[in-house]
Amino acid sequence: MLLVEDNDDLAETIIDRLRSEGHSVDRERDGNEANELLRHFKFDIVLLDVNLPGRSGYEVLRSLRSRSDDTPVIILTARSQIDDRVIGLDAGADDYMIKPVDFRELSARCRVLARRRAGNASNIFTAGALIFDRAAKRATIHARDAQMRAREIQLLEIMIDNMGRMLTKEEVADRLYTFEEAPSMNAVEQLVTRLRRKLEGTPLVIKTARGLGYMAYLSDDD
Amino acid sequence: MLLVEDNDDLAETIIDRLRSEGHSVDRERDGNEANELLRHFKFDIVLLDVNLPGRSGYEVLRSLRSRSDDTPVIILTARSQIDDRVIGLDAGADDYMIKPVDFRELSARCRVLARRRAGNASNIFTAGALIFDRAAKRATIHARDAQMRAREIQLLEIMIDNMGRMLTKEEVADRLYTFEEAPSMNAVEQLVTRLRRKLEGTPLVIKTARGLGYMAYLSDDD
DNA sequence: CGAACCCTGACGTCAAGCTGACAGGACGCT
DNA sequence: AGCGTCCTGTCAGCTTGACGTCAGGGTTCG
Repeated sequence: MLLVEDNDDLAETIIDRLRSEGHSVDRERDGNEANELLRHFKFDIVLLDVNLPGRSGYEVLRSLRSRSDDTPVIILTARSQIDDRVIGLDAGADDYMIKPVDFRELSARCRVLARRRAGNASNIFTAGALIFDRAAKRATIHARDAQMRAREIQLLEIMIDNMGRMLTKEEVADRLYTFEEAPSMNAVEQLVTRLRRKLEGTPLVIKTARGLGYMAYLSDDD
Repeated sequence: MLLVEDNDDLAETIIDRLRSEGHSVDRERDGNEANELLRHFKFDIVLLDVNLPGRSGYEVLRSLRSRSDDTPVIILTARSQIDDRVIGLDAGADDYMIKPVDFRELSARCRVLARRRAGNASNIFTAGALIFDRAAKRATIHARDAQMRAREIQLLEIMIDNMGRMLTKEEVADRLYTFEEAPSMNAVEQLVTRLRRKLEGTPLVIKTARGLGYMAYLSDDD
């Protein structure tokens, strides 16, 4: 998630809260920076304050939508600017919240958006004999359940989401584990080994590049 | 990059992390030492803790800027010292991060800074058949993966960032290796050879000027 | 023509990564 | 609670490939 908010106290509180719910939250203060970040990184949800240094939340939002980026955006607006919500929704916001923020409401809305998004995005990934159903968290090979473990499913999803891109072991670990868990890098290697074994007979391959990381791609031969 | 941080645990974690992402990181514990180092050596990015033995990160930063050195600096500050942030930004920091540090955030910000510094709007470099994706650490030639090794990627990035500019072998080595590593200059030559081979059929050429160094440029003929 | 400089094929080294074995702990089922 | 099962992280030993070193030859100067 990305939080764009220039008030530090509020930002910290929200971040603490969301992190404690298991979200991974990035934060930006400045409208221009946020815009830049959004041009180069993908987030699941964006929480966007309206009043920002640099450029306003609306401008950031418009710019985002003009790139036909459909990342869910929740506008945060002060009570005094309540009419702005219309503008916000016009500009393509998915939801809005009035400050001071009720956290339970916030996390509820995040959940709704996350679910809606999960419903919209094509949930099924297919590659040769492999079928991966994100929603059901289930992988099928040659129409038989691949019997993947929770961690293997997680890794598979990560690799599919980043096909053709290099992921360092650390990036993978970040997505698999919380900060407190932080197991050894060997755990990732072990996991890759196990997943690879289950992916045999499938065009999906996880390649390792020494010193760089892992990359998933589709092999030509089948 | 230079990391100035007195907490050994945190420092090690950050260094491991950044190195594994292909950065070359030096580390300093003491404010005065750091200041000395910064007066004599140039870094691409400086990560600067505020609380330091010797002199504070704030003073180091002030001193740096007073020499009109515009090296990007990211301030690392503890949550309890959040007021330092304002001071730090006033003194010319380019960004700040609150400990404990989120690594994805850190590397994202480093990338943003590096990009801004290079005056490069995009993370993607294109030249004829060559496509280089900085974030993915991946080079593609004629739509096929160029199979570059970690070091080759590093060198390629360095040469692209400094296209049209002469780099001595020493400058290249400084960016590739830490002080402790410091291999022979021959390693650089060898690396250049290997990269050149992989860049064949590409307009990007690394020219050597005897006694001066290397320079990357785009050849006219295709 | 000599000397400094650079290129590059061959090679060895060493760390990164792989994997079989094991163990702790979570979870479910009485 | 007590017990068994299975998941998954750790460890250790091994394999492999990336990359630095070496040495011999080429190139460009004065």
